[in-house]
Amino acid sequence: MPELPEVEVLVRHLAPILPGRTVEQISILRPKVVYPDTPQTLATALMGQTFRQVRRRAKYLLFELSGSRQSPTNSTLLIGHLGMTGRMYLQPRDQPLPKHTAVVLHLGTELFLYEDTRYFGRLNLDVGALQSLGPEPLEAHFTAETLRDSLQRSNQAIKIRLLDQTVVAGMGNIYASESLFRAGISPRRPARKVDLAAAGRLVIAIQDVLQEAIQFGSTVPLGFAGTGRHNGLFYYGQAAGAVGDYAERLRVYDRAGLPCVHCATPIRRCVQAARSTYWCPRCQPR
DNA sequence: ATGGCTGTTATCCG
DNA sequence: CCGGATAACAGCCA
Repeated sequence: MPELPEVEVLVRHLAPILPGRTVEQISILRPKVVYPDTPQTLATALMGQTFRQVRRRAKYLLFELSGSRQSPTNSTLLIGHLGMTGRMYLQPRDQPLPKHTAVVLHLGTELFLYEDTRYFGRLNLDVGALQSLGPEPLEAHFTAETLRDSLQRSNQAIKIRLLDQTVVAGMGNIYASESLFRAGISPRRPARKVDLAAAGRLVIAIQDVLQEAIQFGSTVPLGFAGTGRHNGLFYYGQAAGAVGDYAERLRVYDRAGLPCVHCATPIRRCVQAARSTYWCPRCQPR
């Protein structure tokens, strides 16, 4: 479920309920998800530690834990990434574990579960991945100038550049197409041809798209039941009580051949860097 | 039923 | 250095 908005919604869900809980036992069912840590080092680092804070950076979840006396010298940063299909949530201790459970943190009467059908995600202590992240798109330092500067020396298509986490931290495949549509920029335009004015429109479009997705996600009850495209929580969710259909909020993504919501021209699909891109050839000229 | 597709990213190769 | 291809894995869909 993971682009920046989905991670943000999850962080907001966990931030009020995780702090204060203490790790009493750890089960690592899929060792690859803790790489480059080993199950032993991760277990040793977390055992007896208490959750203090939950934050987000790009698509990463940051869990701060510390010993019972909350001394800063005794603190641990646990880092999570959901990959393509990861989920993290609390469940009662006596309920059966889902099929693709990767890690379980035992927290008294509840379990903190990391479940991931494709096992592309991570839960570990490796801060290395955070080092090369670019600007947070929803913060003030993400401006037309900074975006243009990071695009200026590349011949690559703008859509591909947007997926680079050093350019926009947290951007993903769906919202890259959506942002370009709202900014009226073709995904195939060479990055170096995005001038300051276009970069400015793109900054606004990115912020609007991400904020709206966060807002919508906040209205969806976090029920985590079901799998697949039509039951998944965030992308195509029709979760009980959800306000509206998520797919309706996407103006171009997965809409190949359907009429553009602005001009009725059929939406096109192409493949860039092995990822699907969707755009309106009329509203998004090169 | 087989092949193509999927929200991510690390790594390899030219 | 840059950019494209591939791999990691499981499931859904035509």
